[in-house]
Amino acid sequence: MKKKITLKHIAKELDVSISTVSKALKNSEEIGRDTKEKIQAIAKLYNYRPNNIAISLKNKRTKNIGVIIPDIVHHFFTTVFRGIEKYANEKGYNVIVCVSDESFDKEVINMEMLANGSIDGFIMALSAETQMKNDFNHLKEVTEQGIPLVLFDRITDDVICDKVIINDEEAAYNAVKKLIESGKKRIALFTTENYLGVSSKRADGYFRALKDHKLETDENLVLELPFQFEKEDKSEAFFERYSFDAVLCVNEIFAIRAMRTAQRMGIKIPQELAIIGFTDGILSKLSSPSLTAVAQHGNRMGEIAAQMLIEKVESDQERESFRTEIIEATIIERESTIH
Amino acid sequence: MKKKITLKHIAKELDVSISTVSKALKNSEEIGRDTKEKIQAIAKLYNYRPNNIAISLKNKRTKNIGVIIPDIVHHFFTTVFRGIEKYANEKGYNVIVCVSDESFDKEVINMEMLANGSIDGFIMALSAETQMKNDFNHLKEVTEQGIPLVLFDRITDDVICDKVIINDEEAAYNAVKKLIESGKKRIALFTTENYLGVSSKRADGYFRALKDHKLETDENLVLELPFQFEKEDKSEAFFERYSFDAVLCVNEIFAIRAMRTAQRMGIKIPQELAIIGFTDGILSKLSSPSLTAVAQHGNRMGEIAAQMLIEKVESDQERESFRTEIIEATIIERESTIH
DNA sequence: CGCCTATACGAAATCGGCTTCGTGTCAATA
DNA sequence: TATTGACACGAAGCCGATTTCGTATAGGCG
Repeated sequence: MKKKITLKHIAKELDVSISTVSKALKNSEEIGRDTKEKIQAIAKLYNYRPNNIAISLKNKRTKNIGVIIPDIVHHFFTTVFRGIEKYANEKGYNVIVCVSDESFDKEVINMEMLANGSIDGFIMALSAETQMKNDFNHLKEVTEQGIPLVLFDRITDDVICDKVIINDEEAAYNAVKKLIESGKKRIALFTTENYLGVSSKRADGYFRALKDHKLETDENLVLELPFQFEKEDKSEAFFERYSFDAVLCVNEIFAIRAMRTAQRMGIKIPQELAIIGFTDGILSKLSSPSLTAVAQHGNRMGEIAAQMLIEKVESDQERESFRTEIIEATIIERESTIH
Repeated sequence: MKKKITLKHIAKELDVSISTVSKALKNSEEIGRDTKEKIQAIAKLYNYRPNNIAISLKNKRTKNIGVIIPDIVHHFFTTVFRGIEKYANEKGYNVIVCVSDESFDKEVINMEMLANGSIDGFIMALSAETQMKNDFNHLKEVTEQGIPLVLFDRITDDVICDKVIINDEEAAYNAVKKLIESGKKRIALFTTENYLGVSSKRADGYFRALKDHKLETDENLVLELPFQFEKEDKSEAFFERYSFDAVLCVNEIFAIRAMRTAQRMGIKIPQELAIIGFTDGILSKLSSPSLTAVAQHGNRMGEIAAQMLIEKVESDQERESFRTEIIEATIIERESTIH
């Protein structure tokens, strides 16, 4: 086993000092021509690479970014991560991922693990539990320590930092508008239990669109579904009890489940029921019929988040200015709506 | 902005030496009762945490694991990652993820970025390009440096290290057997272009099952599909040209695409065409009809990989013993097959 | 021949924490 | 009273690389 070699090894081998080796490898003018060449040759021979950890300690810069997300299996978060990783890598940064699993405690633990020097900054989306508890002290502590933080998608106004979101309210509005313009009159909303910021914004857009188009809003047409997969009893009963000709779903899974339930009950899509879901993932593309979806452009979101973070990390000036970048969601029309 | 405080700060504040502070915080017997209490109080007050980087440098242990996967958007890799992250986190390790994007060069660059002290060991699945080129020098260099490496799923015999795989050949065999037992006679195989180790093993199982059950093997019934999404011309033509009553797909996407094409052509599933796909992901669960799938148990795979790696990382003994763990794939029966 | 300066390199501090080895003080004991 | 030892703490080296500052040697010049 080849041991990892250090400046010290090279120095000893050539009987020069460590500083000379260090300078020679940086091609410093200070070092004589042939000494430099000898040192560089040996370094190459041994395939010398400086130790990242030592450099991190010296520079107080790790070139690592910490990403904390509620879930990695969800397509949206995956695409955001992809965007982050791509941009970060181009800039020479590595990405450390922690999954909070929608748990407040895990989120806190993960942040603490990383906040002690392991990373230069955080990119994160809040866990559901954190949003419920409304407790953001772990975030505040981190920002107070001067560690840059970028929140995306699941954000909060209580923490002052850079943010990236989509225009949820408007996107929902436009989706509903599109349904109305295609002739639909009774439009349902399938949403999560309401602590998630994004869901409530989407609901706002939904209601505003109905009002603007003089359609009555019926609280009965709003179905709150649990996070986890379950028997689809609840939604089946909902289909039986209420009549509606279109549905907006706050995520892809809900949309697919709505579609399956409708199909099982012999409802024709999109003629009898049009469906639009948030998140334009593989499910939407590959279901049959394929799903019209609100694309959140996770990749771009991730790239922008990474860009904002790295900008902050690399600027030594401490002017505290924060911005919120809003990404325009776009509707991808497919077979589940009439157009 | 609160500056990050160090042992030095505490030492100066209490007018003791750094070593005293260090020992006091570790509750060393060496330090007097009240000195200890004073130091611990101040440390708590300032919320002191030791700097991970400094500890890493000292211990030559980062408590970071490097994970390199070809793609994060694919469900299988996501679940493996989930398993790794979970186990690693429990053991106090962080996970640095790099995506090779199926590219040899990126894989090499990523490894080099991480191999200089940033991580204690690697877990990875080879990129398609690496498997094609059959060039594993970057892996060998890493293992020669004594950095533990665990390969999963996409492995190679050319590198000596720990490995985790599923019984691909057998799983394919069993899937085909199940199709045959349900009365199917002409079974097609949708596979990737053949450099990927796993695909060829699955093909082996497919052929062996046909032979064992005295069904003729028809090379025409094997369709090689490209990685990327494309117009589905190729498979549509395939459906028109050849007749078959079942298909085994080496991944989920191929299975869903096969199903969509069949549906568009009015073929009834599973009566006229039964489908089994590898990877039991969301697509399989939520398609309609739902897909019978070979579950690869990515989560367990990830957990086991992480366990093997951490075991190696933490054992100081250098007895070089490597093992290959085989995970039993299981078939999850759903609506796309008859049972 | 003596002085000055440029050249080429080395010593040492630093990053933050850990750890080994001293050492000064005080009390107990011979 | 002198010796021993326990106790409580400090000095310093180390991990690996960078960087500032200092200095020996050489040559050039008056």
